[in-house]
Amino acid sequence: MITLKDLAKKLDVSVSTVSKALNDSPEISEETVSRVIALAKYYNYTPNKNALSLKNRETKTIGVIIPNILNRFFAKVLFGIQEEATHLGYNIIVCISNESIDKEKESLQLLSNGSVDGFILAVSEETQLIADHEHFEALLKADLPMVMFDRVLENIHCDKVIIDDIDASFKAVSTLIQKGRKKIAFISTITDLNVGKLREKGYHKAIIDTFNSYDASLVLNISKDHDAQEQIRTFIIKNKSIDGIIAADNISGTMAISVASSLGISCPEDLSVIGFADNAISNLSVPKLSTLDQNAKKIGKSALNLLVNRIGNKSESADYKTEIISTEVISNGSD
Amino acid sequence: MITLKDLAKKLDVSVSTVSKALNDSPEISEETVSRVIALAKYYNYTPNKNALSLKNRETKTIGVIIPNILNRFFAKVLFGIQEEATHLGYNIIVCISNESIDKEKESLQLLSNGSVDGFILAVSEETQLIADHEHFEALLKADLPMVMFDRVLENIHCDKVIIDDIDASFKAVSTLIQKGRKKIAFISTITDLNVGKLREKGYHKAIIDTFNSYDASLVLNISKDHDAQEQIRTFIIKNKSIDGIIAADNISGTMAISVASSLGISCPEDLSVIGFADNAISNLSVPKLSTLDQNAKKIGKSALNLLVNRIGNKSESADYKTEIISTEVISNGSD
DNA sequence: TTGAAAGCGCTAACAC
DNA sequence: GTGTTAGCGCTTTCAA
Repeated sequence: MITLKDLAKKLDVSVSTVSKALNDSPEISEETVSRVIALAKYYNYTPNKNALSLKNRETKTIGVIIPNILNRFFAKVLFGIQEEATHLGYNIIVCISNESIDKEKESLQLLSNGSVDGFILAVSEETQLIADHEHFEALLKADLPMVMFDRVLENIHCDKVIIDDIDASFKAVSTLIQKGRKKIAFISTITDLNVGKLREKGYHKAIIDTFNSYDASLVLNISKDHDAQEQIRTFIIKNKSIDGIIAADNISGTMAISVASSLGISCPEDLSVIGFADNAISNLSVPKLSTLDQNAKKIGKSALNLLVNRIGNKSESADYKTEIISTEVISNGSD
Repeated sequence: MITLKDLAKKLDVSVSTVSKALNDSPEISEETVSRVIALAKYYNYTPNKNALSLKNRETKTIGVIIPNILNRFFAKVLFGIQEEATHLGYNIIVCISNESIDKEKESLQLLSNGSVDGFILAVSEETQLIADHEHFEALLKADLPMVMFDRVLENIHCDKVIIDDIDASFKAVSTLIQKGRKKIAFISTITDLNVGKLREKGYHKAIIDTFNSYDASLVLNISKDHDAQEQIRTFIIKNKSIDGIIAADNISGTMAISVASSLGISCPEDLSVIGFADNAISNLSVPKLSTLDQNAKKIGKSALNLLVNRIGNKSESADYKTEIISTEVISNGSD
């Protein structure tokens, strides 16, 4: 890497002159400026990032902690974050907590040493389960701003971006009810997660509101320890009369369509299905899965914007915001 | 952030004493060491990353450039990279080129300013198409090591990690032939990519080797501009007699099974399908898609190890290696 | 118009 | 055993 010093020596001027010339300070003569710029361009000079960070006490880098990059939703959020970050001149450092609280703590710790100006994260499944928040509080105490998305913690005070999960699944159920569906099931691989619970709540509310009764046996909690397809198949066979399914996660809806089809049940004639999935996955079944688009990319962009604003006015303790991203049913053929 | 200086002041010793104590230099008395360590722990001191990077001329950070994070294969590679990086004490900065050469150049440029010690990347689709390599050569000239994976460039001299795509699809076709399949099609959404071409080559070779003839109309090039399902459906209807399909990418295999099923063609009785997919996607169809596992995580780990080794002995120009990760057919029910 | 010097946080060679 | 000093690359105040 070429440095200011190198340029200065070659031009036989001082380091500060070069620095000023490159930051077009009015102090420097036009002639010198153009000489400096020419040489800098020639050697493809760019200021050393670490020196800048050290000097300016800001890194223009955001730490992002994602529970699971193989989950399309998170991958899409990451995509949104990255796009917006580039747009605003930030880099992102990505850590994957792999749903482990220890890894989450470790990543936070590791990046809190001046590597980043702030964090964007969704808490790990384990963190939600055991409700241990110390590491987040430590972060805020150290004056490092943070934005939580999707999986957020109620008692941590920071900016947040979520979708209204209750409302979303309420809408999904309503859509099916409008189509005359009477026996609507709810299937989920994420009952442990907060979002999973909220989606179930929305389902519950819509069912109760409409039918004044609720059949708990129409809720299938798909265990991770066994084959998901098999569990869905057993469930459908046992509940032959169901005519609608809401899938709380991003894979079981597609599976349900495929399984139903293999059992001679046709969608959407005999069975309507709506899932919290995105179009790449919804396209894999015939018919295509109708979805609740979670606007993952938008969530990422919002989170990044909130964070950058927060970094901009750390001192002003503007009240923390919670942005709610709206969700609509996208009809692709299975509802 | 608490600094050495802060600690020094509080302890009424010099900065260098604190530094030495924390790096357990034998020069410092046991008593001082323990006082320093105690206070450092109390204030949760960690050395400033930027200062260290500046001083040591190494960042312990790797730049990773991924064409598309929504592609499960790349997401999985990233996962492998991250896991191994954590293991070896490195962070990763992730950029997404979004298949654009300009974004790729920009990311490279942006991180070449002392932000990272080296790069791991798969080149963008556009880069492969227009074969512009200058930015990579500039990188190597600047003495920044780089490892390419999956999508690699032949004429760039650096370490590489690939799978033997020709061999993989050859194996897939052979598997189907062994099962008595006579009319095997090849479908692909990635004909523009090198890996797509190699996979087609392997298919071609296996067909020629066995049947001594080749029917180009059995190759379906799925266009991104139109609905993929529709193209597959039209293709299957037009070629009713095909009894096997090799899918070159990670979605069209699953789609093919769903489409076939909707047409009353049952897999694997009437039609065998094998795809370059991973198990999360292969699980979505009934029957589950048999796959060629690309060992994405392993690719990531290998890439990281190669890079870290290269960083370790930059000077020694050990010959560049190309690691070839092997691939096997995993039978899930559709072959 | 230019340059010298200090300082961001850290380490290490060299005094004391 | 502890402290002083210089320097990593950069910006910025102050002096010339």
